[in-house]
Formats: sequence, structure tokens, C-alpha cells
Amino acid sequence: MEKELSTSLPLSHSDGPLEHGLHQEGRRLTPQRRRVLDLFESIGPGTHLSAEDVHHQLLQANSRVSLATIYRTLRLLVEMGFLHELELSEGGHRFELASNDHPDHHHLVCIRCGRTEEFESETVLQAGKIAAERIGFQLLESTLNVRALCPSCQNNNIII
Amino acid sequence: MEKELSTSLPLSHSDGPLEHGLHQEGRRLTPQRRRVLDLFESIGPGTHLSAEDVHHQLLQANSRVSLATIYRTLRLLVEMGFLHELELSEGGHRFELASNDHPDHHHLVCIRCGRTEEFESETVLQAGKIAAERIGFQLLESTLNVRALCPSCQNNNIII
DNA sequence: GTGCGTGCAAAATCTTTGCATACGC
DNA sequence: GCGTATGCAAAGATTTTGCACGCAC
Repeated sequence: MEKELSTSLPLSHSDGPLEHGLHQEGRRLTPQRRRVLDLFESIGPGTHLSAEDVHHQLLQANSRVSLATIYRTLRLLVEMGFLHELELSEGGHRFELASNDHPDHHHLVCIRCGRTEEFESETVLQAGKIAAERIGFQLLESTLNVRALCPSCQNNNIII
Repeated sequence: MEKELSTSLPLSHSDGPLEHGLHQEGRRLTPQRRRVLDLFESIGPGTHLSAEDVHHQLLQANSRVSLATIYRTLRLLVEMGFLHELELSEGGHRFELASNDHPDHHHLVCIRCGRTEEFESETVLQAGKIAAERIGFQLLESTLNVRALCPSCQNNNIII
């Protein structure tokens, strides 16, 4: 209620998409669920948080939410389409805000230092869609993970 | 689901690439390591096994290898390039045989029933490579994961 | 008031590690 | 024989679940 986003989203949370979606399914808008989604909205799309990250960030914002509830809420928000779940190889799953302004995107991950960069590619999206349709699958989302070496790790010729 | 292991492997194990690679690094070719790689070779590329799967399949082939050793061996074989590690959303990592005949490939995963299909796309590979080079990354491997609905799950209109 | 959601702790998974023993080289 | 690898069990890390209470509706 106090936090306003700079983009042209509906200003009031009282009838936002979260509440609306929850009520449609007989679910409830709790402060915990609001806080978790607010966190993702405040940092914007493109940032990957683990459940533990969300827990810590909320603690630092004086919003204590139990880890169990965070896990339950993250699963819920993914099912409702507010978040995307990522499976990079960082140990444990990560989540990020789903956004229309920020369509399916892809990741370059340095296998040595873990540095992660994002990019978008309509070509990749189309290729995935065509492959899906060829065998009758209906595409929902696609993610290209590129395992690579970043510039500085190319220079440090450390053998893994 | 389970494929019978060939009892007579035609390969000569005495001077294969595994032994050669291990000896270069001062490591040893143990029966356990041989058995794990043999398993992947006998089922061929394109099959995704978890550590637990490998454990079970070896047990059924009368080759008991401890789970701890399987985890250690899988990591080793990935580092040595004999296996690829996949991160689909099936809970836990999966591994498959690396093969020159079977280049980087991509996965269509049905988010409802878990059915997984593979495809290859030179277009995707190129797009990943170009994106990597644009920011100075050196591409090693790329995997496109497409989350989708398979035909039968499209027909069962169950709301998740 | 009804019943969904939360917090807590315990349990369930999945993976790694310490240490004594076994064995490839 | 030397030193790496294995097996076992215990520890870690991550995620889920049972239960009683609280709170959104």
C-alpha cells in the first residue's frame, strides 16, 4: 500500500492481479504473499533469487516470513505465472519476476566463476516453438542455457 | 523402461579413452568407474539418468557400487567430458553420455506429466554462439529447455 | 464463523565428507 | 609399498510436511 512502483502498474494493491488471481481460486491474499511478490517487483525482472535469498532480503526489510512459507509461496507464484523458475547449476532453484516487458530470455553462465549474463533471441524462441509444434507440444516457455567461459576466466588458464 | 545391459561388451577396455585420460591425471581406473561409464555407453546417448538411477541399474546388473562413489564418479566423468550434466526440472540433476555423433541437443519437457523429448537445432546453437561472442564469452555447450504441454496433457484440461 | 495459511520443528530428499580399509599402479 | 579410491555412516544442504493456532474472507 505504501510502496509505489515507478512503472505504469495499477497503483493500488487492493485490486491487483495477485489478489484477483488468488480470490478466483478461493485463496487468500496474506501479507506474506504480498511481501514476497513485492520484493520481486521492487528489484525488477532479471534478478535470480533463491528461496534463501528471499528469506534474507525480507529479514533485512524487517519482514520476517518463515522459510517454509517462502517455499510454499514461491511455488504458488510460479503456478500463478507471477514468477519464473530457473534451473541453472548454482545449487538450488532460483526465481525471477515474470514480465511482459521482459520476455523469455536466455542465460550465459561461466562454468568457472558462475558469472551469469542474460540475452534475448527471437530466433531461439522461434526455433523452440517450431520444434515443439512438430511433435504436437504446446510451447509455454523456453530457456537457453549456454555454458561458457567469461573473458577473465579465459585468461586465467587454470585447469579445473 | 529398463534396458537390458549387454553382457558382452565389444569394447576393449584395456586402453580406452577413460583409462588414458585417468592415467594422464594420476588417477586410477577402478571397476566402479568402468561400470558407471559402461552403463552410459550401453544405453547410448539421449538417456537421462540420475545418480539414484545409476545406482539401481548397476544393482540390477549385479554390480554394486555405493551411492557415494557414484556421485564422485559422475562428477569426475563430467569433468573429464565423458558425460553431460543436465538441469531439467525433474528434481535432482541428470546425466547422459557425451557423444560426437550426438551434438548439443535441446529438450522439450511437458510441465504436467514430465514427458521429455529431444531435438537438435543448428539455429539455436548459432544464436547462442553469437550472443556469447558479443560479450566476450567462449561458448562451451548450449541447451535449450522448452517447457511445454504434450498432446495428451493438452487434452486433459486439468487446471494446475 | 469457516477454513485457508502460517510458523515451527521434524522429516524427507539429495549430495558431500571424514575416516579406515582396499586396491590400482 | 605408495597414495588414490571405495564403502560406510554421519553430516550438510535444500525442500517438504504435520499440526496447532491465527487470520483473511
